Amino acid sequence: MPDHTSPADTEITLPRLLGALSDPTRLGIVRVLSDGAERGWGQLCAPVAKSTLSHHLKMLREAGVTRTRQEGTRCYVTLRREVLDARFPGLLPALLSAAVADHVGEHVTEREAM
Amino acid sequence: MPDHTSPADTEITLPRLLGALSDPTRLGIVRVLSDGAERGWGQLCAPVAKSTLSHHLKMLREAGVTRTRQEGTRCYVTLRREVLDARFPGLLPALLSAAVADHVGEHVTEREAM
DNA sequence: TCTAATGTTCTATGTGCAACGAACATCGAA
DNA sequence: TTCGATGTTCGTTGCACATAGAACATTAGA
Repeated sequence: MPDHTSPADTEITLPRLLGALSDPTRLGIVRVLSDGAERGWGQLCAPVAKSTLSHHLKMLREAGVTRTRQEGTRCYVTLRREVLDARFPGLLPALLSAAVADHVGEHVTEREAM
Repeated sequence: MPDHTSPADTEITLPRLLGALSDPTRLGIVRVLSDGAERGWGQLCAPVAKSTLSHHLKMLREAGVTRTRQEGTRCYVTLRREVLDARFPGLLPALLSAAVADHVGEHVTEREAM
């Protein structure tokens, strides 16, 4: 039973957040999640080994960027938009716009759920 | 003759920028420089060894965050606000607000010039 | 109950970075 | 020219991370 706890809202620190988002693959994951909808682990399609993807999702979760929900053997990930917007107003939209404009994270795509 | 070249505007990448700003001391330096005015190297007062401060300024410079001008043996640093604002609209203001609200980088202060 | 699917964790490797002190290079001033 | 100030670079240390493969745990299904 893995510990999928996300930090409390006030425990999200700016340096940690920025560190989590300084990786292109993680920025790509955030881009996929940016519409607010939940995605299954398996829907996240990145050109890395699954152990590496698991690592990235852990980084994002522990930095407070995402929330992970477990259901059976499957995991579902969402962006913690409300929390991030409340704590760092304007930051996430600016980051997403910048990532899109700069083609950062485009190697992470979404696979259709089956 | 150290190479104080900053990257061309288009060579500034988002991941590198975020990596540069994921360190509290470097965020503090950016905060001090945030009014746009130039500061002398010696005016930047951070609780680290001078070799470490030099390292941080190099990171910021190579990520495209700052520009360093040399005059004799002295160096002067400025924030590249125009370039950053043009390339990543809204990002820098959001980051600065977040840093201020979160008390990140307050250990970096400004010493009076003599 | 056996099997396949789903993620996590473990182990290992290479890389990069924050930190320091010491040595160095450069330039201005005496 | 000698000295002091100013930063940079070098050598080192310790730690964190990106990456992969292999082993593992858990659960759904057959």
